[in-house]
Amino acid sequence: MAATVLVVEDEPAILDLIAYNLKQAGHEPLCAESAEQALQMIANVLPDLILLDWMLPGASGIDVAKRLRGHERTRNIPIIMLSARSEEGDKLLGLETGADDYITKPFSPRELNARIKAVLRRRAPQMTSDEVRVGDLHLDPASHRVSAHGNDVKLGPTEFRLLHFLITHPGRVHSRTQLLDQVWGDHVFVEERTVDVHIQRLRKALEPERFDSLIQTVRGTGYRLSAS
Amino acid sequence: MAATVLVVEDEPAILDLIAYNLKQAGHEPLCAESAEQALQMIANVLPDLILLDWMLPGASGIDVAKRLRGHERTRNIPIIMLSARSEEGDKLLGLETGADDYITKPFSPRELNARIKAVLRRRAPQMTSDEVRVGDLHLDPASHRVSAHGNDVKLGPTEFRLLHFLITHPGRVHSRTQLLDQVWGDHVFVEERTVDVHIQRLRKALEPERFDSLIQTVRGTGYRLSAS
DNA sequence: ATTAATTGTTACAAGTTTGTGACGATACGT
DNA sequence: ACGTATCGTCACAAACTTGTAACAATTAAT
Repeated sequence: MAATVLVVEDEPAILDLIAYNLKQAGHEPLCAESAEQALQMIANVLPDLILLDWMLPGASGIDVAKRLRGHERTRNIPIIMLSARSEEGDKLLGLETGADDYITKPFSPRELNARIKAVLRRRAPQMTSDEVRVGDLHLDPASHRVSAHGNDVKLGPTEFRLLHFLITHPGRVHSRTQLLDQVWGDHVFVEERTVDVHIQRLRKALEPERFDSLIQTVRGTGYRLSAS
Repeated sequence: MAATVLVVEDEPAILDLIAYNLKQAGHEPLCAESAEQALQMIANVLPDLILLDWMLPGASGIDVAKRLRGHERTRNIPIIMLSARSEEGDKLLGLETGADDYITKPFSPRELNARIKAVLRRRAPQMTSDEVRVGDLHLDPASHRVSAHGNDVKLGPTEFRLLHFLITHPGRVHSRTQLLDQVWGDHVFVEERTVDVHIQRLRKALEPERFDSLIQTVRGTGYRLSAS
């Protein structure tokens, strides 16, 4: 849910305010005070979302949006347009250019956060909704349940995601780094040995159902879920 | 899909035409020829949707819209604006006031029906009028009542909608965000923890009837109504 | 106009989950 | 057999999640 958000706004006071709110909401704000500066920053870091002021000195917000939509690398970054009430006539133009949402100033921090959340949610990849199984072990992402031989298996969130990933990628060996990226997320920094602990917790949870040997360790490499 | 639609339009010819088309499409039309009349009708019957003419004698359509958005009871009723001229300035103003869609006259019955269907689908995700039940727990959207083992269960409006959504989507885990979108509405901005509180109020209300464990907590994910 | 309901928000306690270091066990090459 | 690298397991503190009560604000009803 934490995201890198680029804020493009020429008024420093508003910029600071927004940046502060973003931090409070657990996001990582990047600040730019002009279109040029924004484009330059995007060249280096790809943000998850862009808050784009409509009125900017020099190139306007819509120019930036057009530019971003024109390049493959930046085409899919969600954009939320910021606009003063007097500029309402441009709303349609903004949405047509490819803005994902639109907020008129002044806006409350709560509204901003809600819209950010909504936009990110819309873009977020959905967890596959299909039930998966290995032998008599069922895992259903929709109901968030794991059952073996009819009995429910109680798993913590991380163990659930771990098992889900392993089941959907059976037979392949996954290094601890790969597992951290896939199950924890690329941006999370934890020790690699943490994977071992969760693998063990997963095994222990599956043990009563005789599924503890499902996950095999490949010495010096990582872990693998035995295909079948 | 059948809905009660309030049509506010000062020209009797157009009003009749729209009403006829609505009936043909299986809806229940209510007719008003002025803003005042419309508000009076809404005081008695809550329509599922309002078709609101832009130009009205006396108070205009936008006044009605503003008025409706100002009251809790009517805040969530979808509004489709009707306008004689395709003037973009008005269009923006209309959408800004909270209209859900906008049609310029003249329009074909097919276009009108399509927009009505779209708006209803968007706004009222699953509020069908069919009675639903889980075990011996009955919920009737039409009479807005819940009963268990023959006894009435008293629920507030929000708890009712929440239970209704859960019952119509059993077995699946719903994140707080999803519940806010589905039960509160996409456009409502409230804290996620609010969901917890209402879940708890719902459980407490169901407790006397031994249905309190119906709703399960899925730690780190959301809530789920146990299927059966 | 008062009263009662309903709703959103916050604070706090209780319970879970998670990351990490420690330490023993195990596998592997020599 | 020996030493070393790697892994399994445990305990524990910190962080997070959730249930619950209390409170304020709003809305409906009398």
